[in-house]
Parts: sequence; structure tokens; C-alpha cells
Amino acid sequence: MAKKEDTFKKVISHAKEYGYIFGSSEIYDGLSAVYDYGQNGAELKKNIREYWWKSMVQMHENIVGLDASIFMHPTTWKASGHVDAFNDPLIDNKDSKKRYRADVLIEDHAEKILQKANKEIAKAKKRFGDDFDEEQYKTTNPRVVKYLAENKAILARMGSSLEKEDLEDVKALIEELGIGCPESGSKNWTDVRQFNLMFGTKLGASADSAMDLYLRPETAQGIFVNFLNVQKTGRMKLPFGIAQTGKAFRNEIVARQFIFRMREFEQMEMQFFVRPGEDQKYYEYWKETRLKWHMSLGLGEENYRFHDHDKLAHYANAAADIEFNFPFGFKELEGIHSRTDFDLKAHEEFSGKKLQYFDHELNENYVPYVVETSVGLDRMFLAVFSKSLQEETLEDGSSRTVLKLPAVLAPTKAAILPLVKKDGLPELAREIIGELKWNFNVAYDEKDAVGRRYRRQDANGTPFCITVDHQSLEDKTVTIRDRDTMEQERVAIIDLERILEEKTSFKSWLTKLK
RNA sequence: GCGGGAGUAGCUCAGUUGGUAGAGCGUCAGCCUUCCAAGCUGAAUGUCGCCGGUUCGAACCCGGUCUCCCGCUCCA
Repeated sequence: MAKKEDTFKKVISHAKEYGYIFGSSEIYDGLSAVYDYGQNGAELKKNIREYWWKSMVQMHENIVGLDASIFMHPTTWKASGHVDAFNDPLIDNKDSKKRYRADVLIEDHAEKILQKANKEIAKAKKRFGDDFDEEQYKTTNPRVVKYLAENKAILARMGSSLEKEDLEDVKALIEELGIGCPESGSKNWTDVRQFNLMFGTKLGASADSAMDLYLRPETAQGIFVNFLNVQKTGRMKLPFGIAQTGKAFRNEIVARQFIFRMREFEQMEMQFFVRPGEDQKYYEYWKETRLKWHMSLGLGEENYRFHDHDKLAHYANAAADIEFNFPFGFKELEGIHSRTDFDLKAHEEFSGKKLQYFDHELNENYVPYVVETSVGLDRMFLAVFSKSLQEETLEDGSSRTVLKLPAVLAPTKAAILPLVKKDGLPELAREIIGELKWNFNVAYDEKDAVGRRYRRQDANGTPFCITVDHQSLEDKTVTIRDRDTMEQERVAIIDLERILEEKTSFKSWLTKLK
């Protein structure tokens, strides 16, 4: 365990030292769970985003892109359920220092009362055998009637208090019911406070005319509200998908673990619209397809696994996570959700507009079902970065720090190094850069011994080092060194472009998917 | 929000009983001209998180405050 924390610490400091990730506003002491991507981080992140985009949009005829705004009409979030579901009333126990959701405490208490009623019923059932009329018993047995009424009354009062945002009454209810801390039994509670997981802001400059807005807590809704726009203007036929990458915001009570859970984060989502009844088929299809995509990066198949949800969100009829073995254990990297027609139907209801598809084959209108794939871009970054960072012990016993980023994602594809900085070697190196830079992000370095420069590029994640030596002047060849094997090969300068293309291009990596 | 830990150079960290700050690595310039870090010379970088107090004198003691990290709670 200590070792795990250790590697995670190394990941964080390496990310900072090599210009991948900085804490936000560091000169002002930083901001909790907000991070900035540095010169290399911005490249890596962009490459991950592009790797996803190309595989989803460019490689699928029936998937198109979208870039919806972060601001959306506030009713969007009523329809999506976020206004209700993203509001948690929390309460702390002053003695045990534990925090609970107030509504969950009350619900659990109500549930216990219901259990009592059920016990009575079960007992009676045993006693009366086949003649037992459960419904009648529920209305006649005084004890059962009392329990059921209590249960109902509690839930009703809680519901109405939460509705009115009367948090004092929620606390009063907890006290009246004598609910204690599940762990310690203590009844010494703080006040109930409302935590809204959506960030609010205002549209409009003057306070009185301003409109309350939220920063989107997920990008999916931008796709749903544009479903018909895209379908009609793109002449899309079911099944088809709309893909989007972009920022989303959640005011997490606790955001932790570096860039794993941030308050501002980027999602890469695709909503796949299908004929009702075909949702299960495509759910399975996308689970497999997305897993393959992850594995194409070569970070090790043993580092991925599925986690099927038992408890489903309000909109879903099936859901699974692709989990990745992060430095702190297996955690969610991507979610694949079968969202049914929940979202489109809700938007129909709240907007009063039809969001239906006319199926020419079936000759009927219907609201499509949706299968969603949703990856956290920052989580992908962390997965790729943390797994790539390795401490190697070499044959001679020395060690090297190497960032084995998949070449297709590496910020810098190659470093061009003159063996020495004289005899015209730098000039030739510059010439090579002049050619390669049109297609590849390349770097130049002439400082220090060449061995040290190799190591510097290793730590920075650059997959190839091209070294210009004295022989290069004579026969127009250079050596190209592989970061992972440390092996060198002599090649013609004229072939460099083709070689780099083969080793680093989206095409050569994405064709592995087939 | 509660509990714990911690804020000193880019990174990792040291700093004795209070006497105006250090190491290793890294960075930069130069030497060397060498194909796998740790050769030589030189240099830069810190309001020791912030504010206040005690003191002749505070990185160190006291009070306050901010921030970060870990745990709990939550997680669409």
C-alpha cells in the first residue's frame, strides 16, 4: 500500500517537473482539485482527444460530431433530473464526525419500520396458510396498519420538506424519530445543509434582470437537445451517434486524487440513438468496442475490467464501467449506459416539442433509445500517464526514468540531436527538423552529452531520438533510437518521414482496432 | 464540514538549545567532443504559505489565518 502511494506521488511530481500538469493558480497557493495542463500536458491531452474523435467520428459513417455550449437553458436541468438528483441534504454527527445524507438516514429509518410491518405479515402468512389475504390484513391488523402509516407519514413529510427546502424540518424530523448515527448511535447532529452539485451563475449584467444558469454537469444534454437538429440536417438514419468532447462542472463535496476527480473536467461522450428494443444489442456492442479502443493503446490488458452496475441511475436500464488499474486501484475510466428513452422523453415533456424519429422501414414515429459511452478525458490522461511512467533497472545496474507513452499520443514524436555541436552537425539537424516539423512535433537539443540527452527525452516521453553524426554528412543517414528498447538503427534521412509516420500516426494505431 | 498530516529553490528534502538558509537532483553559460544520466569550471533561483505577537534578534516559540494532501461522507 505504501508502495502504491509512493508511485502515485512520483506520478504527480513527474507530471509537474516535465510540464504536464500544474496546480491551478499556484502562486496564490492553489485551488483545491483544479489543475492546469502545461506545455506537454496540453499536447498529450489534445492527442488523446483526437485519438478518441478519429476513432469515433471519422471512422464511423453513422457518427457525427457536435460542440454544444456549456451554458444551457435552465429547464434542461429540470428535464434531465439534475436539479433534483444533484441536490444532497447532508448532516454531520458531531460525536462520531461522520457525514450522512439526511434523506438517506430518514429513508433507512422508514425502511426499518416497513420491515417490521413485513415481518408481521410474514408471521401471519405462516399462521393462516393459503387462506391468508395479505391486502386485507394490511388494512385490518392494528399493528401493521400503524407501521405502514408511520412509514408513509415519514416519507411524505420528508418529501414535502425537501420540496420546500425546509431543512430545519428535515433536522427536526431526524430528532423526532430519534435517529442515531448508524455507527456510534449518537444523536448529536449538526444542522442539515444543502449541497448542490451544480455550479450556478448568472446570465445578464444587471442583477434584477439576471437569469439563473448552471454550468453543465455533463455534456450529454447538449446532444439530446440537438438530437433533431443533427438528425434532420445531417439526414441521419437510425442507428446513428452524436459525439462531443467538452468541459463539464461538478461542485463535488470532496474532489480528490489529483486529476481523477476534479471540479472542472472534460468528457468525451457519444450518444448512440437506436430503435427501441435494439438497445441491449448496441449496449453490448459498445461495451466491447470501447474496451478494444482502450486496449489498442497497449497499456496492458490486465489493467482493464468491466464493472456492471447493480444500482442503476434514474435514467438507465443497464450500465457498466470500464475500470482501469490506477495507482490507487481499479477505478472508473469510462461509463457505458443504456439510457433508454428517458432523456428525449423528458425533453419532450418539458419543452412541449416532439423529439421523435420517423422510421421509414416500420412506417412509424417513435422516441429513440439511447446508448451512451462517456470517457473522462482527464482520467484517460491519468491512466496513460501513470501507467507509462516507469523506473527501469538496466543491465549494468543503473536505472533510468522513462515515460513510455504510446507513440501516437506522445507530445513530441522525435528529438533531433547532433552528436556534437560543431562540424556542421547542428546545421544538418536543423535541416531535418525543417522537413519533419510540417507533419510531426519535433524537438532539438544540443546541450550535454548525447547519452544524457537520450535520458532527458526518455523522461519526457519522446518515443524517438534521431542522432546526426559525422557519417550523416557523408552518406545522408542518421541513427534512430527507440525509447523503449534503447536500440538504434541507421536509416536514410529521406526515409525518416515515412518511418515516423508508420510508428506514430493515428492510422497505424487505429488500424490495430480491426 | 470533521479528523489527521504538511507548507523551506523547478523536484525530493535537511535545517541542532531562536543568531538574517543549505544539500542532492534539475536548470543555464562555458570547457570537453565523447552514442546511453551522475567529468570539469562558473552562475541563477527563496519575502522559509500569509498576518500578528513575544524577543536585541524568529524558518524555528505563541496566536490567528490561508492552502494543499490523506481519511470519513458523496459520486450520473
